[in-house]
Amino acid sequence: MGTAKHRIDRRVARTRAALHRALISLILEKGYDLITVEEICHAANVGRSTFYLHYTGKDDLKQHGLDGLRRQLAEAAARAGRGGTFGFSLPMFEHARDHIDLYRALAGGRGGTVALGTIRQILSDLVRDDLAANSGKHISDAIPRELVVQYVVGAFMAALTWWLDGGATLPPHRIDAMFRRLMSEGAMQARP
Amino acid sequence: MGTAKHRIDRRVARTRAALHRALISLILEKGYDLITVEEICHAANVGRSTFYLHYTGKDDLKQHGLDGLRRQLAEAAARAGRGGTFGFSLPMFEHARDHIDLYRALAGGRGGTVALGTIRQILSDLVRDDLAANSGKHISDAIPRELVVQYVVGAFMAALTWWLDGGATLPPHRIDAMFRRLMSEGAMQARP
DNA sequence: AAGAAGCTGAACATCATGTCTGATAACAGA
DNA sequence: TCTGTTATCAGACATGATGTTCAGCTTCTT
Repeated sequence: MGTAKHRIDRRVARTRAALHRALISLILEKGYDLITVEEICHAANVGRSTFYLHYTGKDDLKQHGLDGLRRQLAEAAARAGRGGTFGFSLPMFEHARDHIDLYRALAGGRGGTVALGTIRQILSDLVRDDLAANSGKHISDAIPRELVVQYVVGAFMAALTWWLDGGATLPPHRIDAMFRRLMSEGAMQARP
Repeated sequence: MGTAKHRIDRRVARTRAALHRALISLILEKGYDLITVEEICHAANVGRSTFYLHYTGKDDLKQHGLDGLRRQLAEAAARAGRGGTFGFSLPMFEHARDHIDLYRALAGGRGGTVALGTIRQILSDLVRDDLAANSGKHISDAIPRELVVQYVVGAFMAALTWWLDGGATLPPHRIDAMFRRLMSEGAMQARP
């Protein structure tokens, strides 16, 4: 039952893709809040009435875009099984580098906090599983596991954002090495 | 020159206070984005035209509220000189406990990311100074100082948010102890 | 080639925004 | 307490974005 409807009409695919592209480009240009549906349609060369045939509004369009990102991240995460504890970080940095403008729109300075919540949630699930799998090897007394999860994800998001806002000039493996060093040695302890 | 204008008219003070209170209460109720100026005025029992005599719009009202928060945090930070490296954390947790509903509106689940940017910026300045003061005692090779700043602040904000969303039941000194332990020992290293 | 499905532009009602008015009420200072 | 000043108010108005509808046209699929 319910297999994917025979296929997706080319016109539909083109329209939706154009709208998503327009949204990302506009976010980079002026920030999410100031964007209007009319502007999105103009940038995408799509009739305004057509927009409402696909999405209920600006937020709905954004949400569908985030669902796509979620799928991508889930795949990247699946490929990230290896890498030991907190092995998620390197694949995430690499994924960000491969979709740099998307990330800069969603998590960078201009894009503001459009997608940070979504990314944070995905990563939280990832880290939570990671900690559960390697449970014996970590802090277990007094510090709730969920706090550790949030701590790790918060620190990672900060590192990711810093990297993106700096132009992502460092190669992924370098920023990842720094992040992992901070994670393992602590921020105040480590000395040359 | 330019001393504080003789005084602030009581009516002005009352109106502005009422508007700020209404905004916070509405944020907790339905989230910042869905709030309308008219709703704020109704909740505050203030004429809509009066609103525009004081603020240019919803964002302006929010911004002035954040300026107030900024002042409070600056004071708390000044009192936080003691406490060794990263001594900012305990005063911040205590300040959050003392203004719990404000924080839950600005940084908690329902309030979303309304003020996270502002708080993050204030803390970043604080931590940056802290690191500069104790420069010799910390990581200096290979890891840019600004990355450390963002890492620390990101981790702290995550801990703060987790604490708030959990109802802030733990006393400040307990959550602070956990945070500092994660900071000093690292999240993957520390074992019982 | 024909029918189905998507796209379009235009018109429309609705709502929030921001500005302005003249009248009323509350204030500060003497 | 009295007086001049200043804030507040309700209401009207123009504007711009939203979301819906429709009839006609274009582009897909088979």
